[in-house]
Amino acid sequence: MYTYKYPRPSVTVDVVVFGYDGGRDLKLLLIQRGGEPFKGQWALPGGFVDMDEDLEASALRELEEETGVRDLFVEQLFTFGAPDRDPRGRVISVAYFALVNLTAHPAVAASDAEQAEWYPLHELPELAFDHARIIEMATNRLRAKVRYQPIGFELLPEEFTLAELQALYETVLGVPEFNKRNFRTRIMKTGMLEEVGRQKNVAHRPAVLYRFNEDTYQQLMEQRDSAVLRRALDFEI
Amino acid sequence: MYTYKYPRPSVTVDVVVFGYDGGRDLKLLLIQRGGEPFKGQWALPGGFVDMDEDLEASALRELEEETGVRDLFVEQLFTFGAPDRDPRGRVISVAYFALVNLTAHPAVAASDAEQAEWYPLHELPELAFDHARIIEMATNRLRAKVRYQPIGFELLPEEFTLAELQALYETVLGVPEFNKRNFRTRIMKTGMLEEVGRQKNVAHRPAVLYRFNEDTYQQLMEQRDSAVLRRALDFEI
DNA sequence: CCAAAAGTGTTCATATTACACCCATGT
DNA sequence: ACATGGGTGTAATATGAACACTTTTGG
Repeated sequence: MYTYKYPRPSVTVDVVVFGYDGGRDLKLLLIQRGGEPFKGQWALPGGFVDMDEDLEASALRELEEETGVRDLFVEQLFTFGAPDRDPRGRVISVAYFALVNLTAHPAVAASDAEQAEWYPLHELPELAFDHARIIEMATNRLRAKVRYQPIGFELLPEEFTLAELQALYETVLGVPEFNKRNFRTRIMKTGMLEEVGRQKNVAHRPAVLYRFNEDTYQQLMEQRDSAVLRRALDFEI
Repeated sequence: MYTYKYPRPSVTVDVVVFGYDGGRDLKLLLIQRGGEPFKGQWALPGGFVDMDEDLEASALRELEEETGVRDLFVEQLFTFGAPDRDPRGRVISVAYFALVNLTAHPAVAASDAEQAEWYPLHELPELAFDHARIIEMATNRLRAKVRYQPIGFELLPEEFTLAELQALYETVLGVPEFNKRNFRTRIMKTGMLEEVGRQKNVAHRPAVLYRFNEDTYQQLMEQRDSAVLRRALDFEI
């Protein structure tokens, strides 16, 4: 038992993990709750923060414990603290935002009584707590982010074609299709792509395979102010 | 006394308030701590979250209690939770980011033993806790924000000239001076400015005074995706 | 009529858009 | 040889940077 002079809230972390597998929809990693409240309902992976643990570490730990997913890009999203957001009492949740290439992280090892599953972003089940709101905010963040930071590195496999990269952008932004010629010109101008080979055994002209040049990529990520980058990613919608 | 089955962290809010008075530097609102730890040192206004109080409400309450400043634009910045960031034990702090027109909020009513003061952003004193880091992050946010959202509404007086608006942008971005002609063209293209009169009694051609058209402004703020806006504010540096 | 700051016209270079076309492969 | 994507060339238009100029006020 722990005793304090003033009342204290509980603090949890929740993680919104976006996965991409090349399709026309992003996927979201959800778990089915094994205990009350909201037992049996779907929710974001997450849990209580340990007392000697950094917040981000806590998010990564809970994610791995509940879903087996690890080694991925995360950043803090927002802290949700409405007094009535959890029926158990005052619970403040620090939400994280994560991106992962689904084909490289397909296995979803559920812990305990909980199930974990990838849901298409446009076919989500009813969600526990205020998790629908958290997901909404994460989706907005993703769409805003995609305009000033190249996100492909996290969502695509090592090697990919320009058509795949374009499909990713179209999927994230939810737009029909933009001009191939112009997409290519803009992306190539950033210098972040490196040619690594060609497709094999396809019934058409084989596409050039690219990988992200990590150095250039990191540089571009740091200097968000880079005009090159903004101009390259700032697609009309 | 309050007793819990598991240990819980304390949760605080801290507010980074940027003020602008037309000068060549932004100002930051700081308080001098009246109690331990860091007694006598300067810190961000803030304090413990009440159990039945929303986080943002808590930030606004603490700000007003400690500095008298109220009625201002705030948004959540980041949550700081390193286990050792506070010598009193585990304290997680939700930081807020605020903008205010200094000439309209000059009075700084200090509560209790605490002093409150506006410091030029480039002449800050030594700060308590990890507040220097919080301020650094807030400054980065401001500079990023200014590129996709018009921030003048919060920082300038009701009526202002284009030269004043330009000086604000130059101050926030910390650049020497950009081309007057082009600045004007870009800003006017957004349609968010409304002519309201002219300067009086100046020893030169009187400048047109503008105010923000609230409707257009709100619309632009919502649709951050607006190409008009991005192009208008995306200044080269 | 001068100083000071406001405000405008215009040129030139570059970027963006849009559309049509050619290319390489497996069957 | 043809279907299927992959991958260019390029003209018309829009945008942006730069610079010099005109305007309006008070003293």
